[in-house]
Amino acid sequence: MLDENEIVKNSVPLPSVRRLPLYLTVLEEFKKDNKEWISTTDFSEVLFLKPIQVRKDLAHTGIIGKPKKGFKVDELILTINNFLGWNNLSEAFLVGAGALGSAILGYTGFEHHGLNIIAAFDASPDVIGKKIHGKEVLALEKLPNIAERMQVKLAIVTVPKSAAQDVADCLVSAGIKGIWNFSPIKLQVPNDVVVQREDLSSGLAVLSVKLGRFDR
Amino acid sequence: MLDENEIVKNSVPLPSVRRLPLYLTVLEEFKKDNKEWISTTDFSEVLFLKPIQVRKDLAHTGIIGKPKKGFKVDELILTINNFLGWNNLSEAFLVGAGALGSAILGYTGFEHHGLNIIAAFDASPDVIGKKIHGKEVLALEKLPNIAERMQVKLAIVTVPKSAAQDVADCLVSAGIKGIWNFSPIKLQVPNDVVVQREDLSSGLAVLSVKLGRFDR
DNA sequence: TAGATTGTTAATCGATTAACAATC
DNA sequence: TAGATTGTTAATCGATTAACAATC
Repeated sequence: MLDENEIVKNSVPLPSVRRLPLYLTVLEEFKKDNKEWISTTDFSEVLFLKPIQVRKDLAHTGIIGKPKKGFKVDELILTINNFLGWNNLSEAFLVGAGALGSAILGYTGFEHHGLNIIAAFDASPDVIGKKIHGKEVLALEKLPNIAERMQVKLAIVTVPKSAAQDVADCLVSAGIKGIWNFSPIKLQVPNDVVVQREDLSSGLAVLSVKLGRFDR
Repeated sequence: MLDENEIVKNSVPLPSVRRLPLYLTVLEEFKKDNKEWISTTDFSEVLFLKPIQVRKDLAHTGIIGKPKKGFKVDELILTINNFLGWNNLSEAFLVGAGALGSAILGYTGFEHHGLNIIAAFDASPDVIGKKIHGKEVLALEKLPNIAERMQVKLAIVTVPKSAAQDVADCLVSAGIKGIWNFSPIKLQVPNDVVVQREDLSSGLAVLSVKLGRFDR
C-alpha cells in the first residue's frame, strides 16, 4: 500500500507543474489563430525553453503527440486544464480585504484557473458590509458557518502577517483543505491541509541578486 | 577572464536566494525579542527546514558563525540585507495602475526590501493625474524623460498582457535595467536587462496539483 | 521516401542531505 | 570537560539535458 509520501514522490515534478500555465497561454494564442497543431519547438521558440524540456513536461500530463505534427491544440488545452483540475470551478473564500485582497478580488482571470471567489471576509468594521469589485465583504466570524453550509474547501489568505496564523487556525477548524497564503509567514496546519505560499519578497530577492551581478 | 555566464554559474543557487527573505522575517522576530544569537536549529524549527540547509544558505552570504552559539542576530540581518542589496534604496517606477498595480503601490513593505516606488504610469486618461496611495499617476509618454532625468533603473510592470511587450520595449529604450514583471508573458529584452517574472498562476497550479493528490 | 518530431532510455548537472572533524 | 553547533567534504537525490530509435 502506498502512503501519502510515496504518492508525492512518484508524482510530477513541481517545476514542471509551474510551467504548465505558461503552455496554456501559448496554446490560447494558437487557438485564437485557428492553428490545429502545436509542436514542442513552437513552444520553445516563444518561451525560450528547450524543446526536450517541453516534451518532458507535456508527457507528465499523459497526452500523446504525433511525430512530425506535434499535439492537437484543443486536446492539449483540455488535457492540461484537466490535469490541473481547472475545468471545474472550485469555490473559494478570500480572507483579508486590504489592498492586495482587493486586487485579487478585482482580477477576473482566476475563473479560467478553476477558482471562483464567492465571498470576502475581514475583521475590520470599516470594510464589513461593503462590496469590493462586486463581492460582498462579510465579518470573519461568519466564515465557519458559511463554509460549512456551502462546503467551501479553499481560501485565499491576504491578511497581515500578525493575523495570518490565527486566520489559518480558523480556516482549518472551518473545514478548509487548501490555503493560498499571501502572507509572509509559514502557516502551521494539519497534514490533510495544503498550503501554497505566494511570496513576493522571494521574487524581489532573485531580481536583486540578478541585478547585482551586473552592477557590482 | 570570466564572462557573464561563468559568473552566473559560480553564483549562489537561486533556491537559496529565495529563502533568504524568509530568514529575515525570523531574524526580525528574534531582534524584537532582544535575542542576541540565533542558530540554524532555531531557524529550522520555525521554518520547517533542515538545519543543514539553513547553514548552507547562510554560508552563501559570507557570514561566519560561532560553534555552540550560532550567528549574531544583528550581524546576520545586516549581512543578508547587504547580500540582497536591500540596505540602500533603489528608485523604481510602476507601470500599470490597475487593481494589482494599486495594491503594490499601497504595500508599504517594499521599502524594507530596497525598493522605493517613486511614481506610477498608465496609458488611461481615467487614472492619469490621480493619486493612488499618495503616489501620482503620470502619462506613460512621460516615462522616458523622467527616467533619464532621475536615472531610474527599475520598473514594476502590472499592465495587461496585451500591453506588456510594448511597455517593456518602452522601458528598455528608456534605460531601465531591471523589470519586475507581473504580466503572464515572457518579455523579450536585451541581454543587459534583467527580468523577474512573478507568476500567480504557477502558484495556483501547484496548489491545484497538491490538492488533487488528496481529492482524487 | 526523407525528414521532422515524437517518446524513451541514459548522462549530466545542480541542489539537497549526510557525515564528520573543528571549535567554542 | 562535554556537548552543541559550526564549516567542509562527500553522497544522494531529483531535474534537466542529450542521444537515439520509432513513426508519421
